[in-house]
Amino acid sequence: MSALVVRVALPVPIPQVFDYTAENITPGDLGRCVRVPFGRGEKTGLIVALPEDADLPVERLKPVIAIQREAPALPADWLAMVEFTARYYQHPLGEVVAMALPPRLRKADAVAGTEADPLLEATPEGREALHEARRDSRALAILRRLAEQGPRRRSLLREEEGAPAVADALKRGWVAPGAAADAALMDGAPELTAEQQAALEVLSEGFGCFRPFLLAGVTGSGKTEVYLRLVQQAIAQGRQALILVPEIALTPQLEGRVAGRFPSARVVSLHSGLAEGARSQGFVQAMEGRADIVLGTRLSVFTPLPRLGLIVVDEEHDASYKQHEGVRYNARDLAIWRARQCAVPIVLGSATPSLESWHAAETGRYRRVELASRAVAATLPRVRPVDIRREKLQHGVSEHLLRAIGRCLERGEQSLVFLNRRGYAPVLSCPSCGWVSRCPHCTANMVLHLTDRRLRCHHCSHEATIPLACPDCGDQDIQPFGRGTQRLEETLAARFPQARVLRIDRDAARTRAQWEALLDQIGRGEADILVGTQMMAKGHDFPRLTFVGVLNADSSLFAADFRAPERLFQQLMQVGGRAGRGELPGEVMVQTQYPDHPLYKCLEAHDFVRYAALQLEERKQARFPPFAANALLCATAPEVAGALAWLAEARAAALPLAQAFGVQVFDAVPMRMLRLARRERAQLLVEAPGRPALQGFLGAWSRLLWSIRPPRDLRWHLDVDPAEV
DNA sequence: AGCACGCCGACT
DNA sequence: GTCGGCGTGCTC
Repeated sequence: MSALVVRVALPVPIPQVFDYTAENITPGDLGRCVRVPFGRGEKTGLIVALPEDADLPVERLKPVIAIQREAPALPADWLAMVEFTARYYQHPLGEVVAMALPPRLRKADAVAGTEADPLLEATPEGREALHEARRDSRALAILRRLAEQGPRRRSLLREEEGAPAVADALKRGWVAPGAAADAALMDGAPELTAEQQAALEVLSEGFGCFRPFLLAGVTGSGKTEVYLRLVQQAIAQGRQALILVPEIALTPQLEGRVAGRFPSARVVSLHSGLAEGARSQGFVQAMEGRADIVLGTRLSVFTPLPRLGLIVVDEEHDASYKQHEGVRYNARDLAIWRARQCAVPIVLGSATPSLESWHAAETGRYRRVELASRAVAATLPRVRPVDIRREKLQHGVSEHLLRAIGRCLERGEQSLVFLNRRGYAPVLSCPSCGWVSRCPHCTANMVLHLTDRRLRCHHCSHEATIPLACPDCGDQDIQPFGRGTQRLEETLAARFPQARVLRIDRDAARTRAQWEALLDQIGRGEADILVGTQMMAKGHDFPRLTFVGVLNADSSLFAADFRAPERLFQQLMQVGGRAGRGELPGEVMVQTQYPDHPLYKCLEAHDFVRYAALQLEERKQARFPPFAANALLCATAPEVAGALAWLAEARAAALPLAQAFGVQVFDAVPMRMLRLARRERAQLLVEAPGRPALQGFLGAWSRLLWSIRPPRDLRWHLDVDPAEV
């Protein structure tokens, strides 16, 4: 019996791992959770290495308290992935592990609570009952479904028929767990179009090796159908498929579609709305190879998958793949790393790919596969800018747009007016003294919300009552300025009193249930005019929606962030894609002061390729990504001076390194939105010719950064490949 | 991040 | 005389 060394990653914000001694260690303990003494107390960490020698003299090591051997150990490839993430994003390993691992998994009860999802089939008694029953019941409906559609997973059946009915059928002995079935079995798959078929053939050549594909398919071209066929092929080979989707309520729709399509497959769905227990359970099922498909938002890129055979990243351009706090990882980029690590194909799908991915396809690093025609409707919507310099606006809406909505109403079809700004008005202001409703904690205005009669800061959630008179001069004539979705809703309701106007924004769809209820309402045709924010832009099909109007698009056109136009173009393409997805043709109008701007010209022509080329040329000239790699060092303090002073020190430490790695370290500057939640912020940009140079530099620099003693009240972090600069 | 130790102001 | 302020330093 010998004492050995284990290296443990602990959830502490220090870029270090800690060595302990332990008895009877086997190689199988690598990747296990472990309870250790730490400082005065105890902590739970993960064994990330079994080194020959400790960094410290062995006599200074403490022994571990207990190793969690009940739960399965995290596999080596998973450890390699979190280690890569920690290194690439310059974040302490223990914190990356703590983020990637469901909290329950660290305790023993998680594994015990793991429940299987049996494949249910009708028993002989059940089949008999189906023939002899006199009165219909929910349990009989289950039997009919099983008779018609074959065995299915309990979770799917619960979804379709309700959990009580399933429990009833099980209790009566009418259904029972059946023999193993082919998980790749597909139910209700539509015929593929010739184009989809061709795409599928190209993509399936990738199986068994690392092959990145960019599936560029216009909205409505049926990308999802292609993913599902690929997933089927992966499952048929006995492999697992990982499908990443953006962080939106898109999941329930796709979740239902996937589960319904593969009634025998074990589908695990992971998203932020999930309870801790369910998340742990899904994680363990995937890790033990008992799940065939994992479908989830960015965090699920960290799901261990021993039989991984395929990764799909849907809407790969979507900004929600990038985490904006804590470990600032990009799940799309990590997915690519993982695909290479596991030697599996990865399909990045989008109608409007990110310029990074598009460039990778242009230069041959990714293989591009196109779906150019719509699978459902024959034509793309007609898009045109409405020149608001030449038009009288009524409460911000042009007569052109209003008439189009009117025509839509007459035809009994739905229209959507898109305005990316919630609330009634973005600011309340006093015309006589110039007072504006500023947030006391942020460099931002408090937004007027009339529905609940509050002023609210959209950045820090600070709330206040609406003053009756100007707090500065007492003038009672304070006015809302500008327009948000609530005011637009009011305007449209006044103009079209006969129409049912429905607002869909984060205020109206606060919970998942509210959001789904709204979607149902729209689907049932219980709304004529929809008023929505960017929530509405994303992948939902409304067959009766034929007109989309866009307000206030210009604000992103000349924004300081170089990615703003890219996002605007993507958003407008997406929102335009909402129009006319059924049998009915669609129309899109964009209100603008710059109808001749190339962005709108490309949009009119549905020409993503030309827009991408224009943008990439601009990025090349300006040395922006993908022609450079960036990182931001951000600091916050009660006063901006403190943040700037620390950043200046950090910059001084960087300069000798910068030269060696060929990177440029710019001066520290206060952030555009200086104050956020009572703290002032500043940042410093690092620009490198490429990722290797950036990584080399950051590795050396961050060691120095940790050694600069920051003042007590200062916090800093590095953001590698930031979404906004 | 916690949680100690460590030296200087207003209190039972 | 001590309770407690948060500055500095460490955690295998």
